[in-house]
Amino acid sequence: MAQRDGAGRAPLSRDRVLRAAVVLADRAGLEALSMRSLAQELGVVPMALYKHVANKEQLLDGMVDAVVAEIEPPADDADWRTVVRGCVLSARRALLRHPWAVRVIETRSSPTPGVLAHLDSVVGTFRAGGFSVDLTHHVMHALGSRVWGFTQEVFPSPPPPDPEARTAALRELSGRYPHIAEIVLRGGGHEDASVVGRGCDDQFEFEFALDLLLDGFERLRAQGWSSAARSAGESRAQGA
Amino acid sequence: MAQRDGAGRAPLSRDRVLRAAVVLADRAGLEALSMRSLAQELGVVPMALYKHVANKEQLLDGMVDAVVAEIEPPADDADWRTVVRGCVLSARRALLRHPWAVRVIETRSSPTPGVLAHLDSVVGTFRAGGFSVDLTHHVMHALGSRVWGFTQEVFPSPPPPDPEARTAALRELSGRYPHIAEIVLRGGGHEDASVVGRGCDDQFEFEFALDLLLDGFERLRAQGWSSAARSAGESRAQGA
DNA sequence: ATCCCTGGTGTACGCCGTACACCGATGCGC
DNA sequence: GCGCATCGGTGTACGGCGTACACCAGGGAT
Repeated sequence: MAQRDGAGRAPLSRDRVLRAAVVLADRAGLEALSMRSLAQELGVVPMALYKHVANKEQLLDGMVDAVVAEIEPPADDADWRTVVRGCVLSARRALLRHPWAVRVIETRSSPTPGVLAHLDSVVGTFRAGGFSVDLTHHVMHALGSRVWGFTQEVFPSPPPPDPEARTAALRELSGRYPHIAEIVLRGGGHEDASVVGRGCDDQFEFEFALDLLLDGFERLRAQGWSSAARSAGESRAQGA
Repeated sequence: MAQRDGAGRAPLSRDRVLRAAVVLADRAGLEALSMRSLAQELGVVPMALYKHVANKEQLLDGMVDAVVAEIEPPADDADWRTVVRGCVLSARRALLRHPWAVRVIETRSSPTPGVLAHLDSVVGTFRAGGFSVDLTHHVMHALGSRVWGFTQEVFPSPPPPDPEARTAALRELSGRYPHIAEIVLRGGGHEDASVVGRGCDDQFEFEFALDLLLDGFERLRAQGWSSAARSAGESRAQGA
């Protein structure tokens, strides 16, 4: 805005563009974020942005990763429950700071690298806490089928049909996100997983989470739970 | 498409517009649904639609309610758990038939009447099953913080500041959705609810659901749960 | 016969994302 | 020092969007 017009403007960069986009969405809302408004914000002509992001979708991808990067990494020195709880609440705080983010995340057709990295670290925490690959898998779905808003599928819907391309994709996956790969490649679990990386039984995952909650509800009901005590699990006490 | 052009076209109506919109979104995807494409589908000029829906947002509202209307009403003759389970799974089936619907629901700024009616009937089931108003409230949040995608706030964010308008809104609410009203007006619960209908402590609701899940996870882990058995809760057995 | 009301039409505006041609500066091989 | 490619910003233009607004055909009430 107040910068000298003409030559004196700081040079654009993918990073500057992304940051400005996040700020603009925070301030004016997602619907006010257009390539044109963002360009104006940066004192630049709309088409200039396309030298730094391929298109608006990629801009949104970048914004998601910028938000996800704000999630504090797990502190590895506590039990799994404390660590996971901290991770989830940190994610929640990040998403509350950028209320547009969950909507954007949910419209991504496949998860961004930042999201994958975050999920991977949570998976790693469960594994280190003594969860089997199998249970970790379902538990991630239970958290994801909507406590978070993200999870769903790691592969952009179906994995590549070409077997060569698939093994390449898998190798890449296990290099970058070892814990996620472990789940994708799990030996046991769904006995019908004839094809490796075939995705999973969505209906099962949904009912798994649902029944977990229903079990919890019944327990609370049976013991006459009341929020006055402000303690959610029978054995948990939480501050605030 | 194939209908006689000119006079012989069946007359439009809000219902026909909504139905055509749902069909078009099912077939071509949400991003292919525009007022123009929908009008073409109906063999009509775009502006004709505006005689039946106020604008595109209201069109989307109507589509949501059309989908929600497909959810089977609870069968009242079973225990709460069976009924709720049936409701949620029926909702899920409806949403799977119309994959665009959850995205649309999540962009509504306040819940549509159909959504409210559905929630109200689920709340009623919990209440009839012996859940306190208080516990029902939290339990709905736990289900809603994201097992479903909807819930959040009943009032369009803050209730009207004018006290007269607010009591009118509340009277309307308890007439139409008595069970929801009961929760909004609950006496106990959050002791800081100095203003009636003030909304609720979102952070508390989130942690409530989170800890419920974490408790469940821990139980499963401790007992060496494996999906081979295909039974999610310790005490539940479910078909297929 | 008149009038108005309902519902479909036509035109037009301002926004959007972005393809494409262009152009000034910068840096590099000669 | 010079030609030239490369990179980052520009300007114009196109097709699509939602929708405001003026218009009009036909039918029912008066």
